[in-house]
Amino acid sequence: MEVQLQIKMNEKLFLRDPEQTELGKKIIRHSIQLIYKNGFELFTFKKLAEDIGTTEAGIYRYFENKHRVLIYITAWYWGWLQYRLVFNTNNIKDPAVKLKKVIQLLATTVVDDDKTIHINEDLLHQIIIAEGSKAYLTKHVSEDNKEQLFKPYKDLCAVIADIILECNPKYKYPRSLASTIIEMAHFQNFFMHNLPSLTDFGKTKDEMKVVSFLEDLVFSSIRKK
Amino acid sequence: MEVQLQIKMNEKLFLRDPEQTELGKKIIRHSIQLIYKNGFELFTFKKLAEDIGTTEAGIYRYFENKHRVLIYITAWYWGWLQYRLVFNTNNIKDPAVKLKKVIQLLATTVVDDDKTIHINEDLLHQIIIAEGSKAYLTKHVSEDNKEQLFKPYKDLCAVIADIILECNPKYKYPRSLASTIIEMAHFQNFFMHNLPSLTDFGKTKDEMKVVSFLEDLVFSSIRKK
DNA sequence: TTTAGAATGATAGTAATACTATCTCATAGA
DNA sequence: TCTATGAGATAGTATTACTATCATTCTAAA
Repeated sequence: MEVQLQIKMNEKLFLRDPEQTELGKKIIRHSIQLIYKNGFELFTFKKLAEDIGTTEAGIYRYFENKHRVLIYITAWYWGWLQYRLVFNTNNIKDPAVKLKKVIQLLATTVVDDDKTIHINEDLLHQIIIAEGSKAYLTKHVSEDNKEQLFKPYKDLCAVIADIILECNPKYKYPRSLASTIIEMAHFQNFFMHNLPSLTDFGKTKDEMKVVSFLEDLVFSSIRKK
Repeated sequence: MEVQLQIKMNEKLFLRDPEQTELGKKIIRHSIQLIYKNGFELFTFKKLAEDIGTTEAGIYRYFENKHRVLIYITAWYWGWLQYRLVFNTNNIKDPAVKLKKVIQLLATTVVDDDKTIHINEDLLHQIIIAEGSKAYLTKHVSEDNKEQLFKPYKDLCAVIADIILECNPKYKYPRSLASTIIEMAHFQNFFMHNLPSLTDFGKTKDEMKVVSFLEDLVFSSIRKK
């Protein structure tokens, strides 16, 4: 049986739903490839249109601007990650084991998921590491936030915070620790590869060490004192 | 006696040293104001020139592009922070007290320093919070890094890592913990004000709570086990 | 079978951005 | 007095970030 995974996206993210048409799916697929290749700053709708074989105007029918595309694909990623997280921790009783699974899912390389043909999760993971925070580091975060554009990120954070509280109901900073885990899973990876002296993993560039660091950090903090 | 503070900057950051001329100092002062006001994306040399009362071409004599300006002011900030850190922990013997001072300096509001007339440290601090990571989150990090553009950040990280090791010489991740403290001091502040549900401080918006969170995180981790 | 409407393609145009080039002028130091 | 340096003024280009319009194709309902 063939299972197809669909992540339900906030309709305010787009002008026309890219999941509903061939062109729309191409826009997502090629956006991921182009942002991965050139970085978000050099990513333009002109280049994207040429890449796909359509016109700039065609892209603008789906997305207001390139920043919305970035929010779209990051939101998709957080939604997908939460699905994987719930799926993978489904029958785990021990919250500490769950939390370790969370850290591992966040901090290690993603394998392309066949259930989503038009999205390459591996490239997407790399984009989240290098460009993810640009989705919200803008002057218009608050307005974007009012439109619920960051809901998938916040939901994921809430899920992780709940697991933290399961481990220790008295821990005082579950949400901040959750957002710290998420951000550091990506930043330590970025630093390790690009600014290695900001980490202790520069020599080996081994993502399992990021996992170890995060586990040490998290479990030291939430251990009952 | 009047003391003037000068931070020595990497010469590769600029085409002409902005500290050496009146126009140069104006470029720095007004860049900080404009980036603070409009955000880095909407900051252009045209607007900057109009603000100062000079021409675009005049700005280009000092900086290759606006991204270099961002790296310049962030580098300046890290240099200044390290000076403050060393100054403020100068005669503290206990490394744990030192580390608390570090966290406080990183995570609390900056008061404008009279020793640097042309730089408003308070605005600069806000810029670091919202735009700081854009300095290195680019496709050309590695080349920029080879030119040592991020040295002040890395030096600061090394200083903090050393204090961590003073607290516990056996702690395995001093550099990663140091970069985590630096990044989270800023991200938790940003989240608290803009995406409050990612933190536990959304209600009060009290920076002292960020300090408490970071202290708890750090001292749990490095405590000898 | 016709037909409306939705999606796409093709083309054009504009304002702003991110630069580069050149020429002049003031002035400060040798 | 000469000369280098900093700065002002002006012009110009390629690219970016859009908006508008009109023609075409394809499909799903009447």
